[in-house]
Amino acid sequence: MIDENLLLNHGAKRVTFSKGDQLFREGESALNFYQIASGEIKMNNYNEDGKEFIQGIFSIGQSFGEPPLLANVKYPANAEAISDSEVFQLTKEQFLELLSSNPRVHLKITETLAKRLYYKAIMVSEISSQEPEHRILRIIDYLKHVDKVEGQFAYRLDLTRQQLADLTGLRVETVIRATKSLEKKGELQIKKRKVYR
Amino acid sequence: MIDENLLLNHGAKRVTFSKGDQLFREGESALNFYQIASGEIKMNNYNEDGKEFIQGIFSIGQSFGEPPLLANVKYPANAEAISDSEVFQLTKEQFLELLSSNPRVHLKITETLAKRLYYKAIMVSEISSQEPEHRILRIIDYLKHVDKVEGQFAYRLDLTRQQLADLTGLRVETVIRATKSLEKKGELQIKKRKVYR
DNA sequence: GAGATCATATGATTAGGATCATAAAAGCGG
DNA sequence: CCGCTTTTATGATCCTAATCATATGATCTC
Repeated sequence: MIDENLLLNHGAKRVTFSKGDQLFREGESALNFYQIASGEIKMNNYNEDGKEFIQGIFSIGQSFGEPPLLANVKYPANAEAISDSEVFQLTKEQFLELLSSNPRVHLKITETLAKRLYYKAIMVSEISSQEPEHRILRIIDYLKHVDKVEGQFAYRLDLTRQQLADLTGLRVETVIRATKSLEKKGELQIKKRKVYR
Repeated sequence: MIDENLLLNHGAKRVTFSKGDQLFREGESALNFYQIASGEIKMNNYNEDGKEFIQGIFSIGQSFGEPPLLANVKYPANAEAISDSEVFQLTKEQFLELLSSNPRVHLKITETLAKRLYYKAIMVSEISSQEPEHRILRIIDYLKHVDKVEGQFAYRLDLTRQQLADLTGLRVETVIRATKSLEKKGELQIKKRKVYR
């Protein structure tokens, strides 16, 4: 997370998006840096038969879409507002200028990328080879970890079964059955349809 | 890739590994930065029933294992020498010192992470939802792209079917059948058992 | 060149998640 | 509160990759 004033000093614009709006699409060139001021943004892909895969969900203070900006490649996914959102937007030039004049911030960004890479490394190995229950537990544990929640069943998962399915590459029905089975095994709790871990 | 002299000036050691040696293991703390002087290193996971998943294969000039170093987390995978290899090794402190005194190099590393993130984003979405043939084509295309090969069937894939399986999370038999089917469809060629794309 | 090891190949069977169908509960807008 | 949409739930069936078994073709070593 980059300090708001620093962003504004480097020419950041505040841009608002309504729920459902797309900020950019898969295959487009990366032109801007984004950091969320309010709301939630997801990055996702749709495969040929319309099935969604969610790469990640980002909320206040988090930035997203930097990799293509830094690596000079096209966006590998779409960005879509999950709720009405406001974001700080910098052009690529402004962003690179900010990085070069603030080594501290640059290192912070590098760390952020490193963390995301760590997460993706885990997800890709989990998704590739494990059973549904495994995948689901792992992603929940990751989200719990990100939200810095400690203690058994202290973390309330704020995702629908469908979103959980889209994050793990499974089907809703499979997620529903798997979460129930996990509850039976004591791995998680379901109260008022919400999953606790 | 960081200049060899720069690495040595910052106290890099040359360390040799024999084929099959492990440089580090999943779950260990990240202590060093590594860049390959010669040979090939793979990063992999083994799931509970021993099935391997290859996160990536790195060769001369490439670095690996930086994310945990920068993100202060444990290694998400093992590193193992595919062939006899020599690597430059820097301690974490030396590496961070190098970055802070060489913004150019720092930006280069950031770009490298960004590229890898891009690749993982593609792989995770592909693996999550696509059929075997899709997965295989995508990873071959990626490798071809990395090696900067252009032209139909100009790229010779230097992986065994088993390695291809471990990279995509499939089984050998499935990979064998899928590559044959892809050959029949004209998507790739198989000559002397080697895959060309 | 014989034997051993590794990689590719192929058929038969199984298993588990996807798919399809339908329903009921919860949340929401007017 | 009522109708409408979204989300969760559950059973039945299908399909395809995993699994198991076995064979053959390369490559390597002594």
